[in-house]
Amino acid sequence: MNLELRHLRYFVVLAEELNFARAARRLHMTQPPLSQQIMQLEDQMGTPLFIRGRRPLRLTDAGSELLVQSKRLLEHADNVVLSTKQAGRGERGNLTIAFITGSLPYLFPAIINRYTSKFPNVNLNLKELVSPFQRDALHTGSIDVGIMRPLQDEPNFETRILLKERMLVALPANHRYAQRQAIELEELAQEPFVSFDRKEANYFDVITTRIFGQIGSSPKIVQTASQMYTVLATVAAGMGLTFVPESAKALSFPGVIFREIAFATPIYAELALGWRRERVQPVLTNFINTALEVSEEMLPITK
Amino acid sequence: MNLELRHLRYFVVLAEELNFARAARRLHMTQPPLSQQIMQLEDQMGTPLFIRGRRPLRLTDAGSELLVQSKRLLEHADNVVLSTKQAGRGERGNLTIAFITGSLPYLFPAIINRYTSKFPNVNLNLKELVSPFQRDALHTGSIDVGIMRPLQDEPNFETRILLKERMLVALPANHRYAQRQAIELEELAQEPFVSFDRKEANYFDVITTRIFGQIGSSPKIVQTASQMYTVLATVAAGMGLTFVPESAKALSFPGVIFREIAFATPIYAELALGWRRERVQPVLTNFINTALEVSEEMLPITK
DNA sequence: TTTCCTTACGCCTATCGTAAGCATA
DNA sequence: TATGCTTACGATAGGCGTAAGGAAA
Repeated sequence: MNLELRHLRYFVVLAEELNFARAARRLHMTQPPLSQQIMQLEDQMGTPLFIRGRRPLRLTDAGSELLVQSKRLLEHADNVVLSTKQAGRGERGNLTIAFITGSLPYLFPAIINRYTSKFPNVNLNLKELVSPFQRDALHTGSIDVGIMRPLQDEPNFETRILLKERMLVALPANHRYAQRQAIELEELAQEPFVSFDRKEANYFDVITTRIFGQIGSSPKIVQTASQMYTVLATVAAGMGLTFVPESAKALSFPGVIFREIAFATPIYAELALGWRRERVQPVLTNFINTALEVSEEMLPITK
Repeated sequence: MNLELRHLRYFVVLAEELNFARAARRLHMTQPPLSQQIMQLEDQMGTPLFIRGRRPLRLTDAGSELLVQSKRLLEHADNVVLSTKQAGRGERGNLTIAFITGSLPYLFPAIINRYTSKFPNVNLNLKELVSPFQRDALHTGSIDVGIMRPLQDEPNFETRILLKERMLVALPANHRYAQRQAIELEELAQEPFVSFDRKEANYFDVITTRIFGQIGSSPKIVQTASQMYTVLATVAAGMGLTFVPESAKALSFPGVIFREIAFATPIYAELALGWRRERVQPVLTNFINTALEVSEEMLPITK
């Protein structure tokens, strides 16, 4: 025979009523089984909990101690149930989220703000990571979800596009095209270009190639770098031009200006949400839905 | 169907093993009933706790949450049992103890030291009270036990003598008998006496009367007071003599000296332990036994 | 095929209800 | 006598074991 919560539930009611009949009534049962359960409990505790014989019924010292403790324990048990239910609904738990620098100006804070206000009891762990590293981190499980540049389809991953941004060209403020509203692609083909490192920022390297592909040309790459700030600094130094997504304007690097490109077919930089299909659990589901919700609201603005 | 500790005990083992068969073996049962109990638990929580199908078994987010919480709750439950058992053995709880000033020099600290070292988890509440007030406090239940002058037998009280002290006579340092080792009772009968208030320190008033009763005389009371210090101060001021128990020497009031009395039959002042018979519970029993133990050890010294 | 969990079904323990006994006020 | 708890005993629900079914590796 083992201690069960039932014993304590019965005991607390009896300790409050100090009358087996009334307590049994409150518990929707009859006196004798209540007596038995209390005797079992006393057996467990190795000491009487009530002083019988003399009426009215009274708690022993051990009984008083157990009354206080039982109330606490039952409350604790209620909280355990509550927490688990919340975890089941994705309202409580932990979530490790990675993001790329490019999501920082608008998308990332918008999603995080919305999510934390809807799910304040989820602990967030935020990590800034470039997209290829996010893919690895998803594999090893060190992050649950990432805001990244789109992945070429991996079988275990699920991705959804959150945001499309027009590509702009970034050029030094003193460049000879600086006064133009928009610049023709053919003209840009003559200019030296700074591009992104193929390993750590593969995406923009590919985009740059795709943009020039429209006119059957390719960029004259004079330099590569992996971080947006480094690339812009190189542009400011007059070493070349580069293509950047519209949100890069928010970085407002001194000596760098942004101009539209005259496209045949507009090309967009995309921000995506990625996660492992296997790891989908309520907390993650809620985060994904929140991110998609925010994305829905932001798309019209950035188009 | 209600949540019981059994569910959590099973769940924790399963969450550790991540295998129903092994977990069931550890729980000395077979798989199917374990499956059932876990399903009941999942029903209670309103969410799956394990991801089945895919092997090996894995915890859901809610399951991970519940694992942490269950371990805590089960530990809490163990502590509740432990505390209650301790209370049942009188090793934990509360005790309100009253004492008179006269017990302060030796008896009271000896008992308290012994008791607190044997029962460190009992909270003590100490109150200095004159004996008649202790009697009232025992009646109302505002104290559990008192170290007092003996009570005339009250039906609800139990008392045990802890200490017997010889009575001495206190006299001003410049008194004409100051050089004597002992003083005859007949000589004292001529002297003015300071005695104790009948209501608040009834005991010494009675003793004083009893001492002079031995020679068929009675004291010339010139003044009364209720506290030992006040009486000694009055003696120091030369207003009269008084009878005090031997332990009063420890108070060493300036200008007051103590001398033996030549008795026909020695008369002792007694210190007793008093408590209500009805209220005897393990904590009190342990205290009484400790007090009697200390008393046994002290009696030879003070005799 | 092997491993592992669930479903199905019967046993049996242990909780609960009814009725009688016994102690206190 | 009335009230209140325990003891005695029969009913029954629910936990557990055995055996079979079905899904994953």
